[in-house]
Amino acid sequence: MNNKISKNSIRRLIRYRTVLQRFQNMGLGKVFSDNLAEALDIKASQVRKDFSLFNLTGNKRGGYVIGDLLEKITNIIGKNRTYNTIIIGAGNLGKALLQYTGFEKEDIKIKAAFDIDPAETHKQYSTPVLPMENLHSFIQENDIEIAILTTPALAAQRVMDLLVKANIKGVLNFAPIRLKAPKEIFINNVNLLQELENIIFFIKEKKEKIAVI
Amino acid sequence: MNNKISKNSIRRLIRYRTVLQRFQNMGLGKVFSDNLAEALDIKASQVRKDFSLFNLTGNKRGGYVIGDLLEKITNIIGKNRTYNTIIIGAGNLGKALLQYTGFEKEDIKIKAAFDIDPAETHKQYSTPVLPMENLHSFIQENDIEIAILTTPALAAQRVMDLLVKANIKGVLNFAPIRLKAPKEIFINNVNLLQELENIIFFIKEKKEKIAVI
DNA sequence: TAGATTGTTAATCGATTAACAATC
DNA sequence: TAGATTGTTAATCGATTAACAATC
Repeated sequence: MNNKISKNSIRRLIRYRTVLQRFQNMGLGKVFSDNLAEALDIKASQVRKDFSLFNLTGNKRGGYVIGDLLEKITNIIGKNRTYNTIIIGAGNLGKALLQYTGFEKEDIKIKAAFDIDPAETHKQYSTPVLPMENLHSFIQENDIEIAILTTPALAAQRVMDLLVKANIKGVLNFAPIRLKAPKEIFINNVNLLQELENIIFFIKEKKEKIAVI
Repeated sequence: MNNKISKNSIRRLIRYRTVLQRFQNMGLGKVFSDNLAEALDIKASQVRKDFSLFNLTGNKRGGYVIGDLLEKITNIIGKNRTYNTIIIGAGNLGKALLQYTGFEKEDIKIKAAFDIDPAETHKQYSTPVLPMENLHSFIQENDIEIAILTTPALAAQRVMDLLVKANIKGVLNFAPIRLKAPKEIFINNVNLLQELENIIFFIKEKKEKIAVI
């Protein structure tokens, strides 16, 4: 991997895998860059460019062997082992993610949730909801690498600081705030309100265009 | 607006507004492109470039008046009226969003949720959970412009087809599948598993680098 | 062999950044 | 006035796409 790899090519790599798995389930054995391009709505040359970036090779004229591709991509993205995660903030979103089953089969294990509210920590779920005091030791003792942050914005930075101290490696942040952290820690932000506002802009835009024409 | 506006500048515009609101709450009246740049972790020239794209003007030497800026941005993004939305799929995520209070104050109203499961539709929430049969008429009668899709992947395209027939304008899609729809309908995809996998790639990457050094 | 597809290099496109004249 | 900041143009950077030689 001598070339610079952009965030976008990683995102696409993850999507290639999803599509390839679907193809494999459909009983296919091979694909051409064409097929993948169509599935992701991009150009075939983009697919080949990405593949060459990651040293994913095929056969001239014969396309790519799906099984091989999947194995290599999984090696690159890193899903041949389990990743332990925790959720911080057992509000609506936190609890929803706690019950979400889509992560399990991908070897992402949610080991616990944390909340300041004792009312939450006293209830019994299949995954424990623990008080914040236990956060540091739990991360240490259970090999937690990733934290999912679903606290209110106001609490988020404070929690982030605790996570930094506990040597977390990555954070999926749902709190609508930019977190400050050392750059070794990878932070991925998801802002649902912003995504909705994005839609609003585009459906509003349309209206204006119609008005103008 | 003669220049082409990219999706990224819209995203930034939304973030400018969030930051400006915070500044305003702190009692500030003016900002410089510098301040905004720092808050968003971008360059000041990027801020000024974006502003010029949207005809947001300031005063040479005096910076920008926060109040004016907020008013203009809100006009552009379109949040001086209510946007009616529905949630389709009353699973964990759907129910979490139903109870999420962050949208209300931004004039995004969730009018109902829909589910095929009668068990769900019989329960009583503050927002009604209705059977899928009512979808079409509900959209028509309640001026629904945006749908939030939280069904399993398998059902998502079928639901999308119903939404297209009912003339929905925008969709926030949580189902891990690319939806097919006429291009007038704006679709915004959120894939939580993909966001987690993204983190995994980067924390794994790091490990390898350390091994190499 | 002829035709099709990869892998890579070069061209294009778009987005970010720097630079600076205008001006408050 | 001198200094600071905007608004815009030009330069740079990076990502996508086209083109095509290699080859199965």
